[in-house]
Amino acid sequence: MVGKIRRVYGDKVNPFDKYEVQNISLKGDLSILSAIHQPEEFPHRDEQINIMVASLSGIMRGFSSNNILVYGKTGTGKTSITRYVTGMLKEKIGDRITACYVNCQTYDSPYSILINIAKSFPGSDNIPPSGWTLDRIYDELVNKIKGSKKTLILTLDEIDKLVEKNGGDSLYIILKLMGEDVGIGGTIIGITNDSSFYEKLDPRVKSRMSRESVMFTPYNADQLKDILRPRVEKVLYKENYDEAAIGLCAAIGAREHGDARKAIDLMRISIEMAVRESAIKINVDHVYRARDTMEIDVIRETVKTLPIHSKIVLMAVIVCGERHPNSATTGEVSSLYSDLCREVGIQPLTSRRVSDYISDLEDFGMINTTVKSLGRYGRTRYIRITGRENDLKRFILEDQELEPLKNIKNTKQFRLDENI
DNA sequence: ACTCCACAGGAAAATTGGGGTA
DNA sequence: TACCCCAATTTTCCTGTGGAGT
Repeated sequence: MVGKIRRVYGDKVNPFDKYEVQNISLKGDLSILSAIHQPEEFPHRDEQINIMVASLSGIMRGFSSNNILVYGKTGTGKTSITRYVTGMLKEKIGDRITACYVNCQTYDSPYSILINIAKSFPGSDNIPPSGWTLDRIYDELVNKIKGSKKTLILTLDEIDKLVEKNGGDSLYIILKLMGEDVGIGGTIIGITNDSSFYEKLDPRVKSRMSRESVMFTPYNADQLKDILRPRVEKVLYKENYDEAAIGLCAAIGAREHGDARKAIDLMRISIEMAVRESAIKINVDHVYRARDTMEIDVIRETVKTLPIHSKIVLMAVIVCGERHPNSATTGEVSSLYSDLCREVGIQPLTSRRVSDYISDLEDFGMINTTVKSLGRYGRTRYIRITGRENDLKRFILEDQELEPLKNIKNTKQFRLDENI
């Protein structure tokens, strides 16, 4: 039992005591256990670091380097280690290189990527976020890179997103920029979790993409423990946590394709939870409960960031499911969607678009669909919610614009009902 | 064997909206 | 102000399709 001090004034307990004495006291900043934290050490990643360093080392001697493709699932340290390696190179020869990082999930058009690269160079405030022609930005950027006389090291995180969209044009333009047009020759570090990324490339892109591959294999539970332990030791005193809690975080992370981020987040949330509850020690129970809140938070965040039409489509799927289990088809969802739109005063989109939104929701893992042929009665998708209907509904209704849908079940007759 | 439903999903056209230039 | 360029989104148009009904 850790120093639980109780000050007694006469025979009374002061109600403020529990805020004065915290049962778990933090030794270090909790942000050490967050995704943003950049550690100094990377256990079990020496091999990957060595390959990347060796590949980039040519730049130190004035040669151009091969491009690097970094493969690995989420939470295997791809981004952190790439940042670390480029950071170290910058420390060494910062006067000769410009390092630029672009996340292609956020910036996936040729235009927005070029602008982001340009921003790494001084005097780029005059470039507007849109409006210029692609050629103009391109030329401006070529001038900037040439003018700087530095080698550009461009990290493209989630580079696979560039192939899915615009048919790979973005990547082609960037390769062209990095290759012949700049003269000095830059290096691209592409990060992806899609192991077949290179195979999917357009031949004209492939031929330009000389590369070195670095694989980030998933961490196993023991390795995750090695990653977690030093961080936990920086944040907590030994007497404030069960070793088993670390083990469980590591085990859960390992089960999720060796995801260190998950393990670390889990530990942080467990600590936050324990502190809030004025617990004495972090134990496995905190971890289990932290896992549940995490899962629900992910869902909430996903729903929150959905476009409004997508939310309405999702709502239509849920309501269809409630009324007729197993029978929600594209047509039913689509017509209920239109009704719901009218209810909230939004112009509905065409059913073609709704169909795409349904596919998107399936990609997010919120719904399942199976294409079924009903012979004479056509061909359609059966749509089912993957679970947690009530949570989803609650999160959708958090959108103020959709408030009129709160009582949808008992206020209005929808076309769907009339058909039955 | 043939028809035909109710869509799936690709391709292209149209619209929208940010920003520029004269 | 009118008009142009560009990217993203949405609509329009289209072809394809598995299998119950005939």
